[in-house]
Amino acid sequence: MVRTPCCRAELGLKKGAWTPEEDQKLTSYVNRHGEGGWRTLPEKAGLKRCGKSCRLRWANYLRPDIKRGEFTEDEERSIISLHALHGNKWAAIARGLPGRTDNEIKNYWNTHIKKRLIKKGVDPLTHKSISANLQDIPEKQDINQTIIMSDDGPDHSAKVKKSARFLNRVANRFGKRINQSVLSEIIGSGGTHTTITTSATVDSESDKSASSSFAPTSNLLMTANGNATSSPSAFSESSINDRLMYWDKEDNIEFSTFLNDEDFMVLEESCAENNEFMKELTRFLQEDETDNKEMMPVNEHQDSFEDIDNYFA
DNA sequence: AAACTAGTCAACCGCTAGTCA
DNA sequence: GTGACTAGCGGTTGACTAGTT
Repeated sequence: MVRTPCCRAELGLKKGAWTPEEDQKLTSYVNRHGEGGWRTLPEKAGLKRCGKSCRLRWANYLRPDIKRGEFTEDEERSIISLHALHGNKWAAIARGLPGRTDNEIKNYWNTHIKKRLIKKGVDPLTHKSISANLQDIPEKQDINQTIIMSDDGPDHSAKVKKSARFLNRVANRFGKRINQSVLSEIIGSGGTHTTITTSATVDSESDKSASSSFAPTSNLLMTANGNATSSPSAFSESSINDRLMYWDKEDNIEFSTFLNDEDFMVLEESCAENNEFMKELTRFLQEDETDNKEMMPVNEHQDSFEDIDNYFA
């Protein structure tokens, strides 16, 4: 397939830094006509730029909803958590940080976070301790492998471990059915400096799917003192901001019915604002309750992990 | 003061996927 | 089914700046 080049230098198209005049032209054109039609936009707007360049300039710099300035600690934690899940999928990471562009996040990762992680002895690629990487690591991680890195004291560490254990149970139980975005929300909230590796549960297909019921927009995190923090998210309208007492309006299900006290506490701390996830989890737990199936310990699920691996292979 | 080096980040490049005629 | 086109993505480049020698 032969493509006409987008940017033809012979047409005298300008490259390099944008001038304020060019910005003004582009902004007023997009404000009048909306985004899109980038190929024909430069000519209509009186710009000697290629459409691609205009789109990037708008998307990364001129868009009114772009948040500029220093990244906050919360944002940085979000980036690390999301990078642990998505890798170098900067656009996916950017979706979890409203107002930040993929380009900005990518730059910030490469110039700040990466170095800081290395300094702390954490491999920025694997999010594991560099010393751990030197040991014999199996090629394929199983779902049970939970990497905990916490410097908030033994109490927090224990809490995180407990949380991680429960989340792994959730992942274990629902790995095949639950959307990765939803799981990412919870795993991302696992605690400060915590990475939970759940490779077998990653539903990459559903993550890509535009028809996904859950958008990876929530930015739920645990702060250093264990309190949940959240940026504006799709779940912000939730009526359960402070405590985990989810009642489904139609089915009248009390969420706590399905969990023992310990798990209920852990879940409450981990996903206090994630209404959509709780709805989903409630549904699954109710199914399981109906089926009267006994929950197997995580380490007895190796076969199903293999199935999941095969499923997503 | 000049030359050099390292860090930062906006912009570009090459590619893929999706859409439409 | 094919080709043209658009939009979006991740990796890379290079201009600029600040710090160091």
